[in-house]
Amino acid sequence: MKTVLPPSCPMESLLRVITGPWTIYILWVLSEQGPQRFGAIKRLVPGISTRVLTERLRMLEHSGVVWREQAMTIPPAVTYGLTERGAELRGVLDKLGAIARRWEAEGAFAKASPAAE
Amino acid sequence: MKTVLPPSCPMESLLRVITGPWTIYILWVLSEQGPQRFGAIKRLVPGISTRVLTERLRMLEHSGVVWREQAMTIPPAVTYGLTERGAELRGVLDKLGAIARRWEAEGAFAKASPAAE
DNA sequence: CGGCATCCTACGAGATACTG
DNA sequence: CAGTATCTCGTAGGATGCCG
Repeated sequence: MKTVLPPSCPMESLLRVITGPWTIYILWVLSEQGPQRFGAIKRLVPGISTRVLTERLRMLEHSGVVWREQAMTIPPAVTYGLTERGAELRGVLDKLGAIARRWEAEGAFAKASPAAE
Repeated sequence: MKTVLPPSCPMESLLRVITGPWTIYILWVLSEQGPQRFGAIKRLVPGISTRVLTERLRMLEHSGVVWREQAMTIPPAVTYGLTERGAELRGVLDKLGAIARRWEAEGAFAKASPAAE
């Protein structure tokens, strides 16, 4: 997604937060599996790169959706989890998910299969 | 937004639909101002290019969120409006918007003012 | 008026290697 | 283990010009 819109709408900001390609998966993992360590999240969200995972977690942390707990031990152990905001978000996302499932069943996202159809 | 995730989650698809930079503004316009013609939307969403507007409208139409009515007159007149799905979506988006406003008031999206803080 | 086709650019993100 | 730094590349998107 580009960065085009200056001041307008708080929804823009929110959508930006939850919209990155992997974001909802991260939230889903933290929501279903509970707080996880960095490496665990990385394993639970297969295919994501450390760079992006870090970036996403930072953004989520910055907007107060996840918390971050760093143990300053020598192999560092960092744990992430959902905050209240994260939980709040989850409620709406669940609703969105319900709609998404229904629409999908209705073929709303049929990708215009080139050959078939 | 990138195209990374293959089959997983219908939410991905939905988020893809509502997530493009201008999409929610388009939906907002159609929701608040009622059905509009192409040029009107373009005027009501300042800064959007025809390319992107067309693209977004196509996507929204394809997933059944907006309808499209084309009058085959000589200066063609094309009108777009929200479908039932669009209205349905609006309900959830309103909830999301409410959250967004509250979070913003709480400073969730404070862009890390480089100097301040 | 509506909307393609084209060109061009810039950011987002993958991969890899390195550090505390 | 948990990141950061760097490089590259793909693609979404802005601008423009043309056509029905």
